[in-house]
Amino acid sequence: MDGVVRPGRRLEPQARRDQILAGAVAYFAEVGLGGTTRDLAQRIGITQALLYRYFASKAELVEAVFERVFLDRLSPHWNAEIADRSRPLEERLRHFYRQYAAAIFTYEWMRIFMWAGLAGEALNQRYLSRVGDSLLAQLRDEIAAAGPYGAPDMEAMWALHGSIVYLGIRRFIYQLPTPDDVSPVIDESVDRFLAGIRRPQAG
Amino acid sequence: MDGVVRPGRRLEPQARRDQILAGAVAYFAEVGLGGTTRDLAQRIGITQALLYRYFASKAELVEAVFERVFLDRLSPHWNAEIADRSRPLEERLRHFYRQYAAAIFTYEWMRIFMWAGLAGEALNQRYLSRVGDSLLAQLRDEIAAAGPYGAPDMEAMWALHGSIVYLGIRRFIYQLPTPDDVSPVIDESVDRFLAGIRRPQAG
DNA sequence: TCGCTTGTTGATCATCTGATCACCAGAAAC
DNA sequence: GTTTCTGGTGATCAGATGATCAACAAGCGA
Repeated sequence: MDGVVRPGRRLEPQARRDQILAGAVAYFAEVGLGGTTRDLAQRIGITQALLYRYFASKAELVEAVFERVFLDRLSPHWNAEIADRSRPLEERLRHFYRQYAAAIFTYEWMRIFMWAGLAGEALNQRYLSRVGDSLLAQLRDEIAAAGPYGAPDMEAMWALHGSIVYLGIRRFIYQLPTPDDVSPVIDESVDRFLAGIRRPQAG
Repeated sequence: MDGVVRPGRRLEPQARRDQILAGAVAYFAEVGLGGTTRDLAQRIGITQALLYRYFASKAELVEAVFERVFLDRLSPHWNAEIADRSRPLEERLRHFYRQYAAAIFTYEWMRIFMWAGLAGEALNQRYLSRVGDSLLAQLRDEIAAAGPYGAPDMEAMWALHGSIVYLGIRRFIYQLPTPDDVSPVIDESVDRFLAGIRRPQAG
């Protein structure tokens, strides 16, 4: 029992702030950004007033939640790994999407991202623009350069992306049963995609 | 100007109820089910109290919104069309997903479905279970029976489904730019999927 | 043990929100 | 024009919610 402390227990400001933020991420992921400060405080095991010693307003707390959830979600290594032509394209694609899924297939990320998207948060659009302009565009270029495949357009890349992300949506948003291990499913989606754009073996 | 009436204007109960329901669908799609009855009433151009002449509570209004949005979204004809083996499989698949997209790619449906999903509504799960158990399973069987394709498992079918639905998610949830005409994009996703599971031409 | 610092609390405020009700007024019937 | 029915309104209530603040007490230093 780590997060549970008896009432009145004094914590170092940094520790308390972290505790609140972690609790807020879990709470808002579950009930949405419209969740109340009282419910959140009760779940953490502190009084509602204490929240306001560490965050000036609920909006600021939500902002901190976004920052923690969105920050460093896209690994800077991915671009280099995608472009590493010493490895077969198929392996790079599979590897990327296994990594990507490992990064975003969490209850907190998936749901807060979706809540924020519905709320019209600009962060979502910026994040997805980066996914498209940087990662997917690069994947497309690597596929085109690999030889045996016809050059896919961006909509094809988004379709591949969607086929994989939708697995996380089914699991964490709609809470439907999905395979415990997503790796083979992801590999098969990637393989099917590549097979689907393979050039006919003429000449 | 149809929906705009001057204050105090009397409407037939059915017309007023329809007006409120239509307004509620549009309003809740935009701001979520947590939207207030006052804002909704103001948008419709009536007083908040009037809502309660037609709906006993906000929960009942939301229920009516669900009913209107969810009802008859899955056409009963689709199953027969999918199974109509007098037409080529490829054409049936393309046709189905063009129809399906036409049915669900609306601002109201996409967003209310997602709000409801995040809120844990059982309707979503029932709807998606039907999509999987009835439509996707049948599509899978038809593909397997068609001959030139390897039998896809249900995860493969969900991947195809996701690759197409994600287009609507990008447009209506994240409000990112997407092609105006989705038909060619859908056709290409279907074609790519089938090409991806085509048996090697041996013997 | 005492005193000080400051993390924490309970009470409270203003506002928002769902819901109710007495009363008003549009329009059809005569 | 008058009456009658009922759709519509403004006022209001109770509870919820974000935010504030004076007072309390945990824990450290002397």
